[in-house]
Order: sequence, then C-alpha cells, then structure tokens
Amino acid sequence: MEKTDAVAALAALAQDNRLDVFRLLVQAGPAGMTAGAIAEALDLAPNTLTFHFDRLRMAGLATVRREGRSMVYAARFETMNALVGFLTENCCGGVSCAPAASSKPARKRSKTPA
Amino acid sequence: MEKTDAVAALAALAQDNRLDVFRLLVQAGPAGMTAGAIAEALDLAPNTLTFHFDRLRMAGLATVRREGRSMVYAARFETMNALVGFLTENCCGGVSCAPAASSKPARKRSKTPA
DNA sequence: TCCATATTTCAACGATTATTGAAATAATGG
DNA sequence: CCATTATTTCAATAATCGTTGAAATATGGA
Repeated sequence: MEKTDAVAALAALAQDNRLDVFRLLVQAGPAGMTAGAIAEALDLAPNTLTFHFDRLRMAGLATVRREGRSMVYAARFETMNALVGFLTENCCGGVSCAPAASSKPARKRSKTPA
Repeated sequence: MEKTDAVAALAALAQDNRLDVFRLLVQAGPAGMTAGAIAEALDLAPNTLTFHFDRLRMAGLATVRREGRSMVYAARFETMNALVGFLTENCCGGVSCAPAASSKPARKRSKTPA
C-alpha cells in the first residue's frame, strides 16, 4: 500500500461515526448491511450516512451494491489488511511496534508466521 | 485502547506531513530527533512542525524533551502498538483482516428489517 | 399509474484544519 | 549583557469537514 492510500484510509477511519460504521460493516462480513439498517443501528441521518459511506468508498474501505430498494454496503477487508500492514511496516519499526530498530531505514523483512 | 483514543491516533496519522514526521521518529528510535533535524529532513517550516508535533503528542504518539537548545521528539511505540491492536481487533474481524467469520457470532439474520 | 419506501443530491452552515508571517521565548557562548 | 541559535506562540487565512433540511431519484407494490 502506498503512503497516499494509507493517509486516505487513515482519514476515513479517523472520525467517530465513520469508525462506527466501518466496525459495523466488519461485523456484518461480506454480506454487508443496508444503509437503513446502519442508520438505525447508529442513529444517524440517512444523508449524513451517505456522506460517510462516500468517504469510506473513496478510501477503498467499502463497497456498495443495490439490492431492491436498499443499498447494501460491505467492508473491504483487503484494504484494511493492507493498511494494518502499512502501519506495521512503516510506523512500527518492523515486526511489531518494537522501539529499537537501528537508525537504518526500515526494510521489509520476512513476516514471522503467526 | 479505547475508541476515542483510536480516533485521535488515526487522525494524528491521517495527514501527509504528520505521517512523514512520525515515520521519521520511528526510524530514529527511542533516541528521537531534534525538531530542527526533522524540519530539515522534511523541508517544513519550524512553526508548522510545532503544530504537527502537538497533534502527535496529544494523540499520545510522541514525546518531547529539551536537550540544550533543541527539542528532541521521539515516537511512542506503545501507543502505535495499541492502535494496531485496536484496528486488528475491532476493524478486521479478529486475527487478521479475514472477512469476519469464525471468531465472532456475527448476527446477520434479517430480511430487510422494516 | 400513483404511492410508499430507501437512499442520494444539493446548498447551506459553523467548526476544524494546515499553513504562513511576525513576534516571543529559551538556552548557549562571547 | 548581547548576539545567535532553536523553537514556540499568536493571529490570520483559505480549505476542508460533518451535519442539517429540503428536494430529487430509484425501486417495488397496489
């Protein structure tokens, strides 16, 4: 993941309501959730929600599809995974957030299997 | 890590220059870097930099200490680690960013709630 | 077709953001 | 003390953000 995309994804998640929306989508899994169901669950106005959905989609964190009268939103796990990968690689110093890397530029290292 | 803190940390990292600053701090390790060195490395005005440092500190992602005439900033790895943990736990569906399945009984049984 | 439902679009608004320039503060050395 | 270096504080600015209300659009059913 590129830095630009990481910033976009971070910005998309860096907002209370939007983070709630995304968490809900994650729980819903690939099946997703209708905009209405999310609006009800989080008590948000539908137009406000559309605004936030747009942000999530622009950041590659969500998808939409129409299903009858409803719009079904779903999380893009791939992007989220890439974001966590970016943070771990670039902002942690290596494998985990261990403090003491040397002053050399961080290089990709083989991932320790979980 | 609480949701509020996560949002704060995400917001702190969700900006080009600030992400650059933080990455530099991560590379520098616990020893940190002087404001001046960072200003030169990233070609940023010192007052602009102070603004960004404040954001990082408020979010718990950096610390300062005075060293002679210079201010030395360092990354707070602990917070970063907690953030990645929060994202993995709350926004990925469990272990990695697998499409939320076995780790939690996600309830998703409803035919378009009225 | 008309009607109800589900969601989006649009225009507005106050609030926050990132940046700049100028001035202030803190530490060091002569 | 004075000058220099390093950084912060302050005020101002344009740009973006999150929310709201009103109106528009799309779908499915009677």
